[in-house]
Amino acid sequence: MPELPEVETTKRGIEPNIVNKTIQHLVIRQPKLRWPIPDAVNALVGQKVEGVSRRGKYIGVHTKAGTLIIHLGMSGSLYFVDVGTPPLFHDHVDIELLGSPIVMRYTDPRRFGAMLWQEGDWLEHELLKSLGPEPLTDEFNAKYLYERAKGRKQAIKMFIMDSKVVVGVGNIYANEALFKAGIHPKRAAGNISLARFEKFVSSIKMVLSAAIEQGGTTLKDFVGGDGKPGYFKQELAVYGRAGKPCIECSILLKEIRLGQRSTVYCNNCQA
DNA sequence: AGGTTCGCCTGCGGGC
DNA sequence: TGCCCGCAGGCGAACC
Repeated sequence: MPELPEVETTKRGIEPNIVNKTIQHLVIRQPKLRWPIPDAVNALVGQKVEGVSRRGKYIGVHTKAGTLIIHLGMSGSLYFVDVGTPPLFHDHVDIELLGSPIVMRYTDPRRFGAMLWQEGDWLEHELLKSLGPEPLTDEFNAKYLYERAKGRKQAIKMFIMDSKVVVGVGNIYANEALFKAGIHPKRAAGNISLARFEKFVSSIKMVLSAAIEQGGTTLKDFVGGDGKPGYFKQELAVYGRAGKPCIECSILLKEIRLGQRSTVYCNNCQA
């Protein structure tokens, strides 16, 4: 499932292949994604791509007419194929570029992803306008989290995965960052000291930026590949390791469900 | 308003 | 081998 590093890698991968290119044709084979793809996206045809950006796990493809907003959901990916390559069953959208021998293709088996349209400032889109800060900016810091968490009884893991608090911290990295910071996933968000938030914030920034850095090394295979950066080689200390020994203290890692999501932690190292 | 649960989907792994 | 079942998972919607 694409987490923020995968989305950033995808953004960097498609950018050089579509910026300054004119969209010649749009083929929508399956409009039923998480929401139906709006007819308005057809405004893309004839438009030149002026830039690509990312906000949280949303990718924006900007033109003068408006922005195509893409979310990869859990199983979506963008990749490039030669013009004329027959689509596979889950290849829902093709974006053909004028004078380009390759086509940008959106594939998404589970269709949890989305393709939306926004005119003007794309950040004003309903789904984007109340998102929290980007995790790798200075705006996301311990003081911000501490203030935001005041009085909240919600488990810290759920709190940090709330996109209104901060974007881009998905299940895998929430588990990893909590372990790195030594914070128990069920601890009430409002019951964490500023000092512990300092450690938590730097853990989050560390795991995310390390993953993005590694994602960059897969970019050379982006065109012609399946577009999936895949799981980064970054060693995961807890996620997917329930029942295995903690890498720090060797006691067996526990697994619980928190907000219906798999949560793995060390009962000894995290309090 | 804070907090929890639901549901969209398909692939995959376990059980038989 | 093949079938069935249950589950995973981002995240907005709906509910409490």
